[in-house]
Amino acid sequence: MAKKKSPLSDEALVLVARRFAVLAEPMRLRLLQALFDGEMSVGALAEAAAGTQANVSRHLQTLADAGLVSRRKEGLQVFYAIADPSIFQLCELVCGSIDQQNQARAKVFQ
Amino acid sequence: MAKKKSPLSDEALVLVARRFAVLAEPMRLRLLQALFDGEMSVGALAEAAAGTQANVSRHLQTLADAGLVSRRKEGLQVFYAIADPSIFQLCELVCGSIDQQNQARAKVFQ
DNA sequence: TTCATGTTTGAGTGATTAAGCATATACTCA
DNA sequence: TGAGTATATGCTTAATCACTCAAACATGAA
Repeated sequence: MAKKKSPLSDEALVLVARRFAVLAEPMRLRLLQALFDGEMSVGALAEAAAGTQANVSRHLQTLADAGLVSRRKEGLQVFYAIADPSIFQLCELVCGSIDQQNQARAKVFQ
Repeated sequence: MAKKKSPLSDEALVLVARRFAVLAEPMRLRLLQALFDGEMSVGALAEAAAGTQANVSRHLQTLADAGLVSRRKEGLQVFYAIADPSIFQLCELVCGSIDQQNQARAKVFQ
C-alpha cells in the first residue's frame, strides 16, 4: 500500500538531495561505472578510475554510507559491489535526458 | 540508433555529475515539487518553498541553466515551469530506492 | 516623469567537501 | 616475532556554493 503523489516532507527532500549529492561527483560515477561489470577490490578500482588509493577509499566509503555499494572483506583486500540496482536506471534516465537536451540544442543550429 | 552500454567518457560523466549536483539541494527540490502542478511565478515559488526571493531566484536560475525548468516573462512577473519531464521519474526512482533501503533497515530490527 | 512592484544581481560570509600527504590499522606470511 | 601488502583515516588546503543584504534592473500605473 504505497503512498502516491503526496508532496514529500522537508526531511524526505533532504534525504533525496543527499542521495543526489552522492552521485554528483565524477570520481564516484567512475567508480560505479567500473563496478557495473561486477565487484572489484579497492586497488583495482583505484587503477580503473585513475585515482589515488586514499581518495578512492574515501569515495567508496561515501557510496557505502549511502547504501549504493556493498563491502566484502576477503583477506587483505576489500571488494565493493553495486548494492542498489536502481543506479542503472538512474544513470540511464539522466544520460537520456542530457542526450535529448543536446540534440535539441543541436537542432537550433540546424 | 542509440548507443548502448558503452562506458561513458570522462566529460560525459562530468555532465552527469553536474546534473545530479543541480538536484542535490533541498531548496531546489522544493521548487521543483512546487512546480509539479504547473507553472508559478518567482514570488509564489518563494512563498511555497519558504525562501527569500533573492535566493529562490538564484536557484531557479541554476535549474534553468540545467534545462530543468523554463522561463516565461509576463509583465512584471516571471513564470517558471518544469521543462524536463524526466524529473518525475528521477524523483520516483530515488524515493523508491530510499524507501526500499529504509524498509530493509527496519527489518533488521524485526 | 515619478512611484511601486517583481525579479535579478553584486559583494561578502560561512559551511561543506574533494584531494593530497602522511600515518595508522588490518591481515598474511616467513 | 617482524616485514610486507591492502585499506582506512587524521589533517590541511583550496575550491565550491548556499545564503543574506543591499542595490540594480525591468515593467506597468499614475
